[in-house]
Amino acid sequence: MAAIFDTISEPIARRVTAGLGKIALVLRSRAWKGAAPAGVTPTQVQVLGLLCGLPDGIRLAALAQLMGVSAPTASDTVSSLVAKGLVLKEPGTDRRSIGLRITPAGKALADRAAAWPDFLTRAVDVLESDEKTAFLRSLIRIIRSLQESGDIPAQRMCVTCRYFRPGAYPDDAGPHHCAFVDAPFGDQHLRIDCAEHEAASTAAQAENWQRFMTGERVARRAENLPGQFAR
Amino acid sequence: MAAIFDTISEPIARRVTAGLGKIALVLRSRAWKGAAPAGVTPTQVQVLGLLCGLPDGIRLAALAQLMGVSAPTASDTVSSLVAKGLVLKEPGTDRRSIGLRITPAGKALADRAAAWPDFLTRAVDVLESDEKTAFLRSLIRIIRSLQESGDIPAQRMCVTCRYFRPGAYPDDAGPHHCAFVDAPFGDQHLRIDCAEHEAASTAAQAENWQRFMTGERVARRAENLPGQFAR
DNA sequence: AATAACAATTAGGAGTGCTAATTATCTGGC
DNA sequence: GCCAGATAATTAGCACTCCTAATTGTTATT
Repeated sequence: MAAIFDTISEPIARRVTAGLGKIALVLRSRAWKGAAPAGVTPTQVQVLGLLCGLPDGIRLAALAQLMGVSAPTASDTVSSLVAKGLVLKEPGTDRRSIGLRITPAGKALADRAAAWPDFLTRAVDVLESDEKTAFLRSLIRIIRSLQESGDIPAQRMCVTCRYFRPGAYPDDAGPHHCAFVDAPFGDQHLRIDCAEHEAASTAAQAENWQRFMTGERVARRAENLPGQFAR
Repeated sequence: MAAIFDTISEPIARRVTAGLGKIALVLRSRAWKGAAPAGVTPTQVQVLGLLCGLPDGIRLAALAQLMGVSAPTASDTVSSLVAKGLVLKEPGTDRRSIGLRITPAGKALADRAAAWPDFLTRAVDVLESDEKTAFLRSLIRIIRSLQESGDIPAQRMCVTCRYFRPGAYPDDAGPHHCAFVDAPFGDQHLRIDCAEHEAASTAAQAENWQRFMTGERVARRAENLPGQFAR
């Protein structure tokens, strides 16, 4: 059965990569159409989006890493945003470093410009509810793998968070627990970029990941679910 | 169950979009590291990749559409590739149009530079076999939806091909049939960019899609499976 | 034959993205 | 205390990306 295609086809992982590449391409080209009317570029919107989620500010080198570009490129982009009054440069902890913060005008523009990827959100929404959950789960596996291999900077995902308690309940629809908001949740609620994320220790991450992947349930509820005040 | 997260979470489709955006980002930044050693840019590699799959050549406007950029941008990129001897400009059907073709040197470089997204292929490969198949299927649904809404140019996917015969066999592992190579195949072999693709009529696409999505099987094998010589 | 539509390019400008070099600052050893 | 070395950010210089608007030549329409 299907023996011929096993030999003539490219590996499935490579075809998936190609598909992700197609989506990456359209995201890039759509980004221009979404950003240009606001008088900015896709890269600039990206920076504003990152800074929105970082109320404490960030130094330039760290921003460059999050953007996936070199420090000079990040410096240029930030300079033009400062010139447009969308970003503020503050003195950093160090006298040689700077703290970057978004201005109210920048925040307003970021909120307005955040709608452009809606075309992709609508396309994702054609998937069945269960299929979306499975897709999100697979996506998280892929991103975590990229993070482990060092191809992507640390993401603020549930699965690497110190507040994540996988398999804390017998309930199949909501087996996990978030100790920050102290509430149960399911795979369909897993986050990829949570503002409240705090990285767990490497050992805890590995243990949680193992539990998450196998779907193992942990009975010891009370002692295992310290909320946000039980640090 | 999980009631709180239903209200405080962003919709799952939006989180999926964000995840796809993360991958798009790393693909873009890795593209530089993969292309630069070969003396080209990511955009140029992309053009070479597209031309590799188009042995009959292509006109500039069509290339621009596939690239998702404006015609002048495509013209610039092509010019620099011509200057590097990687692409050839030939007279087109029209005296105002041109035919673009890849040179042997361009083909060699494209083959060498095609390995850079391997880091993502490895990450995708951490998924279980079944999970990969499901992920590919979902990806295809998303891409097809983008295609229907006009957000992405026509892709050369099985599900829109005139040789595609979904559900032609009772075999769960290989229910489909490709009438071009005249062989059965399964979801795990679905292609997103097949060189042999020929678009089916809109009506046939809709019918095939319906059959593909519902998993319906079609018994009438002989009359339903004209091979590549039975046009 | 005049006009409109089309394919590609050119002009001009802001921005992206790199490496290498520079300036200012911090850190560690002696 | 002071100097070598590491760091944070910027500058310089270059090639390329990406846009809109205008241009040139060709084809289609009327």
